[in-house]
Amino acid sequence: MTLRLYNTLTKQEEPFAALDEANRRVSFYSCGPTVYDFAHIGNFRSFLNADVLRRTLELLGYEVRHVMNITDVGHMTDDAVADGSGEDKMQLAAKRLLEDKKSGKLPTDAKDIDPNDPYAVADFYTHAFLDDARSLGLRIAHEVQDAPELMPRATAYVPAMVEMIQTLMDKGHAYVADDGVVYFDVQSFEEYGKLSGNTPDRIRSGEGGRVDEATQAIKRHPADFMLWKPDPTHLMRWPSPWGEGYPGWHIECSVMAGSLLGEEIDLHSGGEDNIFPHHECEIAQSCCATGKPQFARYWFHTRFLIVEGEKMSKSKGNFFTVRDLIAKGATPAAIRLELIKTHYRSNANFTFQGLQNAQRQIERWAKLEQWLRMYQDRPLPGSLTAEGGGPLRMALPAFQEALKADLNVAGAIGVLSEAASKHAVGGDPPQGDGGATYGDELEALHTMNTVLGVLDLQREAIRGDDDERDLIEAKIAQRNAARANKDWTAADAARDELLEMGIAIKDGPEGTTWSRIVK
RNA sequence: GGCCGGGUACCCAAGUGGACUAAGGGGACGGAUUGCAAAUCCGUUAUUCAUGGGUUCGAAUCCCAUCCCGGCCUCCA
Repeated sequence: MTLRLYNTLTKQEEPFAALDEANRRVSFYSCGPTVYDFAHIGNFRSFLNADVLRRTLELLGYEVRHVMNITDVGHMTDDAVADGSGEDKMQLAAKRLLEDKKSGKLPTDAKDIDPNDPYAVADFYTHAFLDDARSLGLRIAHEVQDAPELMPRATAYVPAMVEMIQTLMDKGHAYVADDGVVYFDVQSFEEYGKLSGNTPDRIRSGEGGRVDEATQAIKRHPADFMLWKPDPTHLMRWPSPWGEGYPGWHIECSVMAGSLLGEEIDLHSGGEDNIFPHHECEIAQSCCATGKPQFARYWFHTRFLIVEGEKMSKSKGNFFTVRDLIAKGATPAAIRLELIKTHYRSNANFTFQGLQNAQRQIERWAKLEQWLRMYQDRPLPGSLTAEGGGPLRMALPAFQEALKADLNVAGAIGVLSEAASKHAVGGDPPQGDGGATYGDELEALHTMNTVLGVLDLQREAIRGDDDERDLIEAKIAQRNAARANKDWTAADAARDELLEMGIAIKDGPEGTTWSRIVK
């Protein structure tokens, strides 16, 4: 069976076949982050799902060329009004950075950036994003170190955007309106609305006072969207035949996907909010510019993340970035698992309980991994093997089948857990004389991990600074001294104090170890 | 108003016509272990799948209706 994926374009699950199926090569474009703030866990759920898809394709033997853009163009905070009002987002970010700088909230590595330089601001958040992405195991973020073209910055493609806009003008799909802005003419593209269901007719009928009337009067159709905005006052601006200004919000992806992956690509991913208008507009621009009937063949959209049952919002205090969670003691591996374990087409509920569950799950797998490695040369007993393989080895096909069924990660995790539970981890394992070894089991575990991607991530919470570490060690020593004297009251008091600090301890055969708990 | 996705145990979450008297994880409970804990190991924990109809030999799975939740239609992953 081949991979089956839900395609937003057709609104149904379809068997996946690459354009270049003969060479098993896949082109994949993911809408990446806007870099005027730290990305939050909702953003990362979308990026991580794209990563899981990519890893699944690789497990199935595809070679994936994955491109993820970095949106570093300022744009406006108010998109509804295309007349240029609203604040430049990069300007806003600069302001915020400046304030954070004053209040000392900024990380030390950001102390000397110039908030008035939009490129520096974008650069700062780009690096922050890449750090987070790498800590969460996004393959693309590692790959980009040797192949920078895989994560293109929008600002580097402005001339190509101008070129595409010119092509659209030449072909009669775009026009310059009375306000000097270049708009895409949605009525010139029959398929407009196919992805989102928002056809020009429906958009017109649903207009109802939501759009600025002055702008609407200028456009041929309310759904016509901006391609180029002449604006000599904009922070980031470039020359163009329509005056100095900046590009529209959708054109960058059409251009970068086209230049780096080709006019027709296999996969395109993003968050569900990208479906309209962003991806709808991309399709229109790309198809009209290239003249090809298709742009991306499969559209993959991740639904929104909610936090503790509520919509994520800054006012509710449930708005988290990766660094927020790490500061609270969460590990990157746990964050990754918590964000990928719910099916991408369901709203996922991020909870701290879930984060802890994920943490424990990973610890158990890590323990299994260590134990299998320790006995890797030992043959498995017949009681554990079927058709020559151990439980994990035999679970591999079911693991793959789960992923092939529209990326059923939770199902795949279930398969892994069930197989893992067949091993009595920790003790001296039973041994047989069969051909399969514990090392083969280890290999199977690693194969599954190529998709889950958690065993190779940081599994321990940040240890804190030296002072804190010394204090923790001192408390533990204090407690162990009390225990030696059978002074249980004092021992328990020390343990409670540590707990208060967010430190949990475990007494093992090799002494006492500690770890940070997520609060 | 239009268009999507969803409602499965205390929580998270698979399963989408027969092997379901419904995976897996967490929690809770009982046991082993421990000074007591934590961690670990063993066991128990949904005759039931939002509700009401229908189709079928057979439904959590298909159809209809109702209720509820989330998203998009406006910047957002």
